[in-house]
Amino acid sequence: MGRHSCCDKVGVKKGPWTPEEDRKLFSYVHQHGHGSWRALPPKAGLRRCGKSCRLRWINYLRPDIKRGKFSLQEEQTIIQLHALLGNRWSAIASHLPKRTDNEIKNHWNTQLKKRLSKMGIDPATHKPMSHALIGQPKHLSHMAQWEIVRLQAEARMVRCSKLASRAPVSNPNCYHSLLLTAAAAAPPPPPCLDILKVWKGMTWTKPPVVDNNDFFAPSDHNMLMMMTTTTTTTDSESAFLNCAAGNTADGKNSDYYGQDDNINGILMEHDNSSSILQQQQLEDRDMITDNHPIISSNFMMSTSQNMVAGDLPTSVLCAAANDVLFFEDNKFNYWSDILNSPPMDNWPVF
DNA sequence: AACGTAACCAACCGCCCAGCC
DNA sequence: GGGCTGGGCGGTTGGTTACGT
Repeated sequence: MGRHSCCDKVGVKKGPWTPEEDRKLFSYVHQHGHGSWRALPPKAGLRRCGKSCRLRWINYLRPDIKRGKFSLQEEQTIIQLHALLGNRWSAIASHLPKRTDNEIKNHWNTQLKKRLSKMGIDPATHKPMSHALIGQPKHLSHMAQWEIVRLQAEARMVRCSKLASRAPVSNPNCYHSLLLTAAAAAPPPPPCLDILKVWKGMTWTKPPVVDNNDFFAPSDHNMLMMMTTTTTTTDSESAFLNCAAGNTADGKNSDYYGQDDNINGILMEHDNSSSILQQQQLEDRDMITDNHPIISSNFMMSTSQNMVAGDLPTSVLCAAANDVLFFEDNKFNYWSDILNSPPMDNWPVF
């Protein structure tokens, strides 16, 4: 009832964080843990409210944050999970290792939402808008055409990985069949009730409505080459490593920290002994996911399978089941369309 | 080169909820 | 049981950068 924000106090600083503030916060949390966020600022020598400190730590300073461009697999996961969970960014973020809910939310609002809209898909419902352009590719914008082609290729990757996970037989139509075999050889995830599992197991019945002749049609290989050129992430996207190296994809942040050797020093000296096992697991995962897009797709799915079941309320699972019914009935679901698109044999070479 | 616009993203705001007293 | 508090979350804002004219 008219409660004042914790940041309303006189003398509490707002606005962008300075490198010095970052350094103070990082060293304090690193040494003592955050404890009570409200009590932290005076102890750490900061004139910030606890909430601001918490946010800064969670969204920026935390050691296990990955920054830089989102990979195809990450974008796909976001879209899929958003279709099921809506704007529950923290829930979505829990399935994307090293990504914060804020970053995912920003990425959705600035990029993914627009892409879906351009394709005539309502980003809120993930269903075609009434004025959808799907099925009328001649009238689609250039960008929309590219986006559809990109998603189709992406979907083929998923489809290939699904096939590989069912039977460890190389599929000559898929890129990097050896990787698929490797993916299939990986230990299966433990059985669980999972919306993504439901998603994966959906029976797609809708034939493609897209007139392939109207589209650019690069080969899978070339498409993948193009996509990896434009959206691939690297092993060195950890914010801290990048800050130290000054070579992040996010030039702004790199420059920012590059101005403060103290920060870089702290980052490099960061003793991760307390979380070394977890860190190693994350790095091992990156070794796989960043280098092998198809394995990555499988990995993300199986990772999600391991993580989702425990924290989803029944209502969400019910909603997921309803979504399944919708997908089964709806002839114009965009993922269905994409996943069912036949391989194009007239892809131009770039 | 200067200006205007778009895109991006860090940070804030306010609400909600669980836990504590 | 009810009020208070801390923490978490989603929505929004505003500053900065990139791009176009």
